[in-house]
Amino acid sequence: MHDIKYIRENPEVFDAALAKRGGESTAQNLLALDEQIRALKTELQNGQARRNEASKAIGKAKAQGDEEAAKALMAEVAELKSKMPEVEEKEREVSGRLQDILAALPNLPADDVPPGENEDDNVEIDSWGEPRVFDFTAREHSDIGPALGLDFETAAEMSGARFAFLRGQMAKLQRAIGQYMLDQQTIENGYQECAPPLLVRDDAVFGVGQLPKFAEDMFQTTDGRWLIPTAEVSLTNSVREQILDETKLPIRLTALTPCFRSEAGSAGKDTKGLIRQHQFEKVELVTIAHPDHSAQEHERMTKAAESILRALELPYRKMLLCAGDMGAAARKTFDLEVWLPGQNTYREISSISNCGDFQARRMNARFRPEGEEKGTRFVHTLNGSGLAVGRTLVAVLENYQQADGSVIIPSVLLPYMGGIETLEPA
RNA sequence: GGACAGGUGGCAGAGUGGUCGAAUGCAGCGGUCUUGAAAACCGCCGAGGGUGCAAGCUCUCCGUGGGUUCGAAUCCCACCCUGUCCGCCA
Repeated sequence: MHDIKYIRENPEVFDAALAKRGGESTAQNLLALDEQIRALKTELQNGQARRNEASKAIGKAKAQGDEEAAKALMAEVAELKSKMPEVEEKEREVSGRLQDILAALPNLPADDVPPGENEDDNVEIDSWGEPRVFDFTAREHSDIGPALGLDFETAAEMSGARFAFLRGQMAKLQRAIGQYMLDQQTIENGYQECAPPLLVRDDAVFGVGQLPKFAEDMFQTTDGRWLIPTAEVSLTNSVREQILDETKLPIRLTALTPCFRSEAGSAGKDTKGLIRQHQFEKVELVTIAHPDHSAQEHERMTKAAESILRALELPYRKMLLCAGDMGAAARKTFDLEVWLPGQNTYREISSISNCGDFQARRMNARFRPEGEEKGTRFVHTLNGSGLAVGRTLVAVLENYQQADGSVIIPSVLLPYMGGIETLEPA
């Protein structure tokens, strides 16, 4: 959500920033509405001021027993009130229009975000690890998996496409990955473990910017709630409508939850394997930050996500997303892409975004600055995957596969595997 | 799902038709006192908006949305939420 005051003062900057993401120039439209609203407000408020004044006078006149003066004033108020509803209605209508437009606009990209339209314009800024050299042809996880307990047919029978049924050692490995990540993020990286709701209301989804524009990517329950597409929704909304003490910042939260996505628009993409599922697990990181420190929190959170890949010894590269490839709420995003030898390519496994005050405005999440500064300020919100569990499972299967179809368990996961050191094909 | 009780400022908690944006307490901020701190005392202290160079003036907000009234935190209706008890249930 954008600040109309900011647009009023920086219309060119606003348009230029939106243009970077492919948006059309719109500041003049918004400001025309804004001007109209303010004129209507002033008119309305003058009427209200006079009404209030007269009502007080009526009270006084009645107290003094001056019925005639009271009657005259009441007639004036009645006259005034016959005109006010029209102005009021008009003001509400135009304000609503402006709000709807503002609510649908994406965040402005940060200055250091490269221009560009799609993923081809993303910039690699770092990479880690050497892709392993295989002395056999590396297979995709969807080829290796079935013999190890990754069962797509059974899931399809009961749920349709884009679901998986994990059995035995495969299910255990997924759990091990999730547990390990959660332990890392809580014990090593200082995030507080949370177990949030998976079903949320409209307001919560609007708060992170997923509504009103992206309803078709989510599942909705019969009573109108939404299944979270990511724990970002639940964790970020934990501070909605609050005025926090500055000393509480930053608030670092993490949760291991299932995520549900309908992804109506992605038909035909990644139909094979675990890469794109309607249901998957993810360890999410969220930070509620002081505006002055969100950029450094962004770096810190990215490192927290990277620490998992390094511990698992999975090669990856770090991408700075171009303006056109970012999510609507983000002002700057890093993607971590893990090396998948079976597919011979890097695939996104984590996306870490600084949303600035974009979500905070929508949620009305503020803090009270220390000292003499008056009023409140909006917090900054950040979120990132730390990491997506399903895709990590894919990466482990493909990177640790052996010629005989078995998969070696990365050493950091061994404590979670109950003695299993390799997944053996059935 | 049923019955009852509630939703008021950062928190606690008064307020049942008119000087109420709202007592009081806590927290916070400024000051007096003190070598310093504590205590005590004094003062300030809700959010958002309009207008104005500014001082200021003014509007809206007491869960949300409607309604009654010259005037609503206070009365009426609907909805949402919380608590307690009952029922059901992992």
